[in-house]
Amino acid sequence: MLSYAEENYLKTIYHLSEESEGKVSTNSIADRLDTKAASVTDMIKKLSAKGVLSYRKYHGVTVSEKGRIAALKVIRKHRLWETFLVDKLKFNWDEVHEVAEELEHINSSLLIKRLDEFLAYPKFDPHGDPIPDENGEFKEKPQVALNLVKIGSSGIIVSVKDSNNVFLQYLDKIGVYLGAKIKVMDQVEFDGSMEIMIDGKRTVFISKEVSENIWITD
Amino acid sequence: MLSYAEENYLKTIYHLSEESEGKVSTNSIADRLDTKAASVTDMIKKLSAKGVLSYRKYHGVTVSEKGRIAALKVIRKHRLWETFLVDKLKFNWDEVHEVAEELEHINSSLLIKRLDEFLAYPKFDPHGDPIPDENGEFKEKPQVALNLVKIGSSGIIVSVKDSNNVFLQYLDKIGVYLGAKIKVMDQVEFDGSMEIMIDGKRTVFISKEVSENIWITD
DNA sequence: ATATATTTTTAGATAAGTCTAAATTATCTA
DNA sequence: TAGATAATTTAGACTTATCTAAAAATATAT
Repeated sequence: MLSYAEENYLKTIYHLSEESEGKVSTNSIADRLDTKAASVTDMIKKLSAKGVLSYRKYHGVTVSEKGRIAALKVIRKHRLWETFLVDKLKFNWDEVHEVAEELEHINSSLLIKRLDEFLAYPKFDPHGDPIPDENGEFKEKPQVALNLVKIGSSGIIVSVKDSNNVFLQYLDKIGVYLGAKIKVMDQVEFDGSMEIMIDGKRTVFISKEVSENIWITD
Repeated sequence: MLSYAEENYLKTIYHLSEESEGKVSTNSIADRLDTKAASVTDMIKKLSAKGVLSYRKYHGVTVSEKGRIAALKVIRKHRLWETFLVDKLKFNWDEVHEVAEELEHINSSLLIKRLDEFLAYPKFDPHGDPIPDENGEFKEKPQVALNLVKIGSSGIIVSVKDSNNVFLQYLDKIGVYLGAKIKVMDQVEFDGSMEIMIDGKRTVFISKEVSENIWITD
């Protein structure tokens, strides 16, 4: 049984280990959780004692199989709740993250089973991230970041990789949404910014930073 | 801003003050929360410092107006979630209490506003208890405990006053549910037990303890 | 009305989670 | 590869919420 704080650490460490393929450093965890390295050291000791992380002093942590299962349970809950908020309660995609951060810690397997059923077993959340099933299994849609796409090619937006309110509100403003058809019109070599056409209707310029966070069908 | 634990204390103290009309003793709070009197003393000091209780040493506490508002917010959330679980997720009425105890502490006014809307502004929860509106206002249905009803009279069950699983499962078993028509057939003076007819179909014997917790239209 | 019983509070301890400051280890660079 | 810099850990302190045991106040009963 993991506490609220332990679940948050584990989930974050799992995400970091997916991003960076391997060991996760104390400081990267502290940065992501907006806490201090000393607190992280304390917590990773506890989590490795519980068998969800493996830890070698001064060399960061990796997530164990047991930890992966536990992390995916929390992520499953988070993404199901986000889907509920958008599909049933008419939240915008930029309004769901904070609330889902709280809801993900509610402990009831019946609740999650029934919620999943109520939502008709969704496979992706409102940002296009896959929702693990009760066994922690899921599949990503084949996808590629927009900044890696050649000029002239097009695809459908299948996910956005940053759930920050400001980013999502910006996407709303320029008319980018999951399912939109994107064609890359031009890319500036100097700064990596690009011009894209949305749904064949309108073109907008986006920075490299933005294009890295928009992923389209491969 | 109240913490999780503070919200639980305040809600419980509010319920106790409603039951007993007035001052609430340290021990009654400890009993209800399954904690120790010393812990309660600590907490009521904190809560009176925050202005939600008024406290005189050795003489128990009363809930202030500010406290009443805060308590009713938690109760509103609890009862809306219970309604959601039963109406949308097909929980039985004996399965909702524990989960709602967790969900009631989720902090998002948008969430509660939208949940209320989604449930079509319910006025009563699955046990017949009234759901306060966003201003903390609500009205009880005119109702009376079954044990106080005269032999021969009848009414509709409008609420059950105990949310304990075992009690609710017992009611299921004998066919008692909110909205059922009850006629009091007989009452035994010796122990207060009674024979009731349910929906004009079937009669059952119930103890005084049970009849005190079933309330019908006045 | 006084002794006894009950209730409540205080004092001091514990656990979880966090912090700052200092010490230690690892990594980078010249 | 040695010294400087960066990352990490340790030590000690704080807060919240809890507990036990003892002290103090209130209530009860003869």
